[in-house]
Amino acid sequence: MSGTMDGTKRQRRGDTRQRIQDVALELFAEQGYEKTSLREIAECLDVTKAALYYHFKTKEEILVSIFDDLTQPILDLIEWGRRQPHTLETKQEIVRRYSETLAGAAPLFRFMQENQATVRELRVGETFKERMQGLREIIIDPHADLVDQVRCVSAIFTLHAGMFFLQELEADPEKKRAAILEVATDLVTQAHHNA
Amino acid sequence: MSGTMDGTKRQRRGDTRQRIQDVALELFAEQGYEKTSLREIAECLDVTKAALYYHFKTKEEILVSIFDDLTQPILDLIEWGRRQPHTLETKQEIVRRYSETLAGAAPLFRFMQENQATVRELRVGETFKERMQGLREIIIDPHADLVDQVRCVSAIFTLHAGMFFLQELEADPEKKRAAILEVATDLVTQAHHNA
Amino acid sequence: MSGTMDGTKRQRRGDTRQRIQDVALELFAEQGYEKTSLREIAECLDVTKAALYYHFKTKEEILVSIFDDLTQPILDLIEWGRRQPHTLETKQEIVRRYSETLAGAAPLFRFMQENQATVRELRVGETFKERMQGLREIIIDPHADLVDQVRCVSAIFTLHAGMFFLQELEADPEKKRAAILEVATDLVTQAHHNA
Amino acid sequence: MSGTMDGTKRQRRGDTRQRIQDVALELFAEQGYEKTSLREIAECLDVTKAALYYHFKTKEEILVSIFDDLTQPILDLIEWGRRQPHTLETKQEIVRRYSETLAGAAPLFRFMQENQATVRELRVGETFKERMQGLREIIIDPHADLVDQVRCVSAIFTLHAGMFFLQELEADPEKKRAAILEVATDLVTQAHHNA
DNA sequence: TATGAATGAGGGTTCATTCAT
DNA sequence: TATGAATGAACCCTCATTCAT
Repeated sequence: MSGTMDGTKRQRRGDTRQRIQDVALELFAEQGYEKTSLREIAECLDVTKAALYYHFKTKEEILVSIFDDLTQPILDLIEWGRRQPHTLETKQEIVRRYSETLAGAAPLFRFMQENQATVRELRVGETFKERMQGLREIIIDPHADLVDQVRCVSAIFTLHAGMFFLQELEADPEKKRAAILEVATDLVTQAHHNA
Repeated sequence: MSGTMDGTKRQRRGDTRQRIQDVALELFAEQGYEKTSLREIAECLDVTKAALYYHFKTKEEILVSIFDDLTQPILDLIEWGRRQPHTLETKQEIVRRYSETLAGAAPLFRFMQENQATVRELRVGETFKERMQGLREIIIDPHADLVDQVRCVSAIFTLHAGMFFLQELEADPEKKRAAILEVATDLVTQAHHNA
Repeated sequence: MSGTMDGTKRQRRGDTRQRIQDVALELFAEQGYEKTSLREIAECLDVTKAALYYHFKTKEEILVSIFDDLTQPILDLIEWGRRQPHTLETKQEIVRRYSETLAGAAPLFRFMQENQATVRELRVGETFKERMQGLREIIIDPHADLVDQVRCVSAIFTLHAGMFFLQELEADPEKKRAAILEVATDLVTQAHHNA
Repeated sequence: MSGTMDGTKRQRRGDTRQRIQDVALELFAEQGYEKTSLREIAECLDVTKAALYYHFKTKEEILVSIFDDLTQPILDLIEWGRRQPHTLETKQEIVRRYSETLAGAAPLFRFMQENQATVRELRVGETFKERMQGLREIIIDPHADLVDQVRCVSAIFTLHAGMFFLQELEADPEKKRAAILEVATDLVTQAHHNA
């Protein structure tokens, strides 16, 4: 994932590039993209700002690299989805897998969710939109009733929202994830049955 | 330097405060809070930055004033909801009214949605969270099954997301609004029936 | 909104000018000239900034007017001193009177002492310097030994500093004033006897 | 006016921090703290304002750093004084050494003297007050007569005032310094003998 | 006698970015 | 691989002052 040139010994003490990504994502998610300065990131890592520029061309590129690394699973999921028959089981599986992807990169998705205005003017914004469009295509039947199309989109956003908005609901996190997944699955199931 | 001599825009008299709010909301919604500078707002209004400070103490206060003005209906709705019996009809009516409120102040809610990271550190963030908590209280039955609680939150979030995220779905806006409302209503209805 | 309509507090009528001076001096002495804004003064008085400009042409003029009002006694003292014989008794009386003058306008002198850098570029700075020069002339014998000249200046400065710097010495204020006066008197006395 | 082409000032390499302090102190002393803007300091050095922020976190920190550097001798003097017996000779030596310290950092002390109102709200204000308190403790006998205590304080302030207030007295600077020192020494001597 | 509304200049501060070393 | 030093643009905000009403 990190050292792309030779796969042998590239992750010894001081894989700075990776550490930058980690800290940056943490801060981006916590405080937002704009409010997180390169100075802050550098200080967290105990390096100078200039060091960041050795590893990344711009602030935006740090974000892009994180995004690209962490959203690969979505790309895979979409590609997989496209090759499947449009059955109910497929859609349910997509929902399940997407739920897992979200859980696996929660900070990034939280970040994307909470910084939409910012991200919209960034390259990742456009890319993310495309990904979501791809997701919609494999889950929505374009000939279905409008209401059912909305159900599918709602399913996706329920998963999203579930990650962050539902933290106020106090309950066992695992049970919550299961409940969210159930509601989302329910929505695509209803949408499918009406067809 | 600007148009001080031509008498074309002479109906602005004492409405500057309102005009600041209007322009600010528009820009905040379009570009985000951080990316919108007071210089920009001032330029749009053809006044100086200092003029803004005659009407508002800080940049944040501009946002607060907009927020307070436009979210009053939510407060009213919550108060109304608290006094109603917890019937299905009540919940459906709440969803319907909330949908209307959202439509009536779409730019603000879009802004809140898209600038969560920023807004979280602002006073409006806290206030908004409280409002949402109030909404949840009148729509969620705390003794209900967890899945049904998630359904209700999903309903609210569907309304929110629907306002902005569904712009990709091409269809008549009115029909879309109706479809969204139907899905949200459906969700609270299912939640209620399981009880 | 501010309680201007109820006629209960009618003794402030036409005394606004005086009230501005009072508040201004208090704030100038407390926070310094630069740190005290006209906005602050206006707010303390519950009037608008523009009102200040009805009574005074500039911020500086507020200070000038205060200064002129309160330092008249020094002018009188100097004029009196010029007409007296240069005896020891005269000098001692000058010290005594000056001490009284200082006590009678303590906030202003504290202000002048603590804002020398600022005041130097203001009109009052020049005026004050002239006054001090006048004082020196009636208390210092230009033909005296340099050390004795220094003694006289030291006497004056002891009176000044005593007003404010000696607040750390804990003692009865009246006794402190008496002690300060005694030291100052002593200094001019020594200076005189050496002649 | 800016002289960027002539190669005269090519020895500045890594000494920027020091140069900032030098110029800042000069301007602070000349015009006062508030009236001296960072823009002005930067222009004098032919760098940008932002460059100042590379070396110092805030405007106040520039002052603090200057203060800390230049008042170290006072700290040393106090420490020395504490370890000496409270004899007349010690006190006289303290006065002598303090006089030297003042002469060695005249611009700073002039600044402190003339910007008391400003400095009072700054960190250096508090620190300076503590230093002066320390000085008082080693020169004043707390059981002495109040008048004699005042004499000692007066001695200190005579030294201070001498640096700046006595510039009007026209005489050879060296002689003036000697005269001032004599008056101050005299004061502590008198105070001591009365005990 | 005041006020409401506005201005122009300037304040300190922060930022992403650059580049020689 | 990094750092030290610096920049230019922009930021939010405050100020004394003005003037029509």
